[in-house]
Amino acid sequence: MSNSPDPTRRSNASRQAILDAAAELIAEVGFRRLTIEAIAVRAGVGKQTIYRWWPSKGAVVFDALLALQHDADGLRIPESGDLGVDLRLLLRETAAGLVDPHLEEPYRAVLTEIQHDPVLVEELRERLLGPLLSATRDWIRRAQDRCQINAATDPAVVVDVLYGPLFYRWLLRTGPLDEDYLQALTAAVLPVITASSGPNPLRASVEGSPPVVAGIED
Amino acid sequence: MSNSPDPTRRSNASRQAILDAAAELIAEVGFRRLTIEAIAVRAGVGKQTIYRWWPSKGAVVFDALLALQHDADGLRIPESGDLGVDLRLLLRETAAGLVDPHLEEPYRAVLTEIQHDPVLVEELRERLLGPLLSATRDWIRRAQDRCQINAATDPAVVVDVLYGPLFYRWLLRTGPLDEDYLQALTAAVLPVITASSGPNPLRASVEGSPPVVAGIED
DNA sequence: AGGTCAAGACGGGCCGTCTCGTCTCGCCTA
DNA sequence: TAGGCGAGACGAGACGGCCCGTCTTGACCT
Repeated sequence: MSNSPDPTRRSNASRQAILDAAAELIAEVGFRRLTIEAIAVRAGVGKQTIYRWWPSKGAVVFDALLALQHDADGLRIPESGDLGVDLRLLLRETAAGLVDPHLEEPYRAVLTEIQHDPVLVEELRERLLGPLLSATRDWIRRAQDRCQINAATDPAVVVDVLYGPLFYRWLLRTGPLDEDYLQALTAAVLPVITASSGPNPLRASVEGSPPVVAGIED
Repeated sequence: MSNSPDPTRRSNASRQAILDAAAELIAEVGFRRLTIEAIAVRAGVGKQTIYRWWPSKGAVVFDALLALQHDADGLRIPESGDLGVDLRLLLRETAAGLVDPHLEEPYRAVLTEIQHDPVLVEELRERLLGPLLSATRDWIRRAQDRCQINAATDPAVVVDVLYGPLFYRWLLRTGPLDEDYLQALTAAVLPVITASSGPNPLRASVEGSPPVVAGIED
């Protein structure tokens, strides 16, 4: 009847071996041909140990992805004060993650899986997207306070305008995310978000006015 | 050694039955649980007839999607001359397709599959994305000719800025594509597009900022 | 003693291929 | 013009194989 296992007795060695094996295998054969059985064998682990702690193959890969990118860095948003410079750095850093040889496949796998797996959606929302997006929104709000971004625009919408084009091109595979593109994109997006001409309204004047379209809550 | 079947002898009735069955089943059980066998049974068709004409489950769904949306409409881009009105209509029509009960699942399935299936990428590029994007680029060029969109920006980049935020929100499931959002997005994006309105003090401070083309502003 | 562990057996579902007999064509000959 | 012939697509479904997710066993570790 004990439906949920006891986390305090969990073998950390097995957990790490599973994540490592998953990361290796997805790089070797891709997500489609990745199997739980292969992960278990590679990790020297019983299948049950995987099924005990993860609800799906996608969840394993998601944890493997988190471990990988946590090794790499930890989400820092540049803030020099020069919006053009900061924006270019932000987009470049984001794009770098999307095309990183170790990260690209897991990223695609996770974004693929959330299209059909509501549980994973919530996982992604809380542990990856949430922190990232709320940090980005804070960054945007500070730029709005400096009157560098139109204060009348909902930060959540600005986020979409910033990241959207990048992910669109990457997911639909309509073109490369090279330096030229990032340059052109920065130049195109900058005026969109830049505070429009004339005096900018103080943030106080719009505080709480734009009903934020329900999204990820921070 | 005859590797490829003869298209002239293909049964159109079977083809249509397969596409219909695929469309029905994906709506009933989703793409993950959709099987070739089930499609064959529902369509009253031998499995071999499916494998003979389609290379993968994703390809079947892609054709079913094309049939569905061809029934619905045929990509018309509004062009009243008023950029704000046209833009809002374009975004609204695009969003309508993404949330249409009959189309959403197939759309997600196809965009999911292209992450792992190079053959389907090419198929999508040629038969869905290609026509759509080239039509959009033409629309953008005409607006640039009317000095309504900054002529210095690559139309392909403008496409990304227009469609990107929409797809980003839809694929990452960070919020609904409701009327409020489309309104806010249009308001945020329009300024780019519009070749710069009056003087913007910030723009001078940004190195490499886009050359401003004097435009017609409302 | 109770719970996790590695190892692997187990039934089941779907894969992609194949085999079978039928049906529809286009072609050849009388 | 009629009739026979071969090629190939067709419906149906058998087949081996892979992987699924569960279950069993005995060792190990608190």
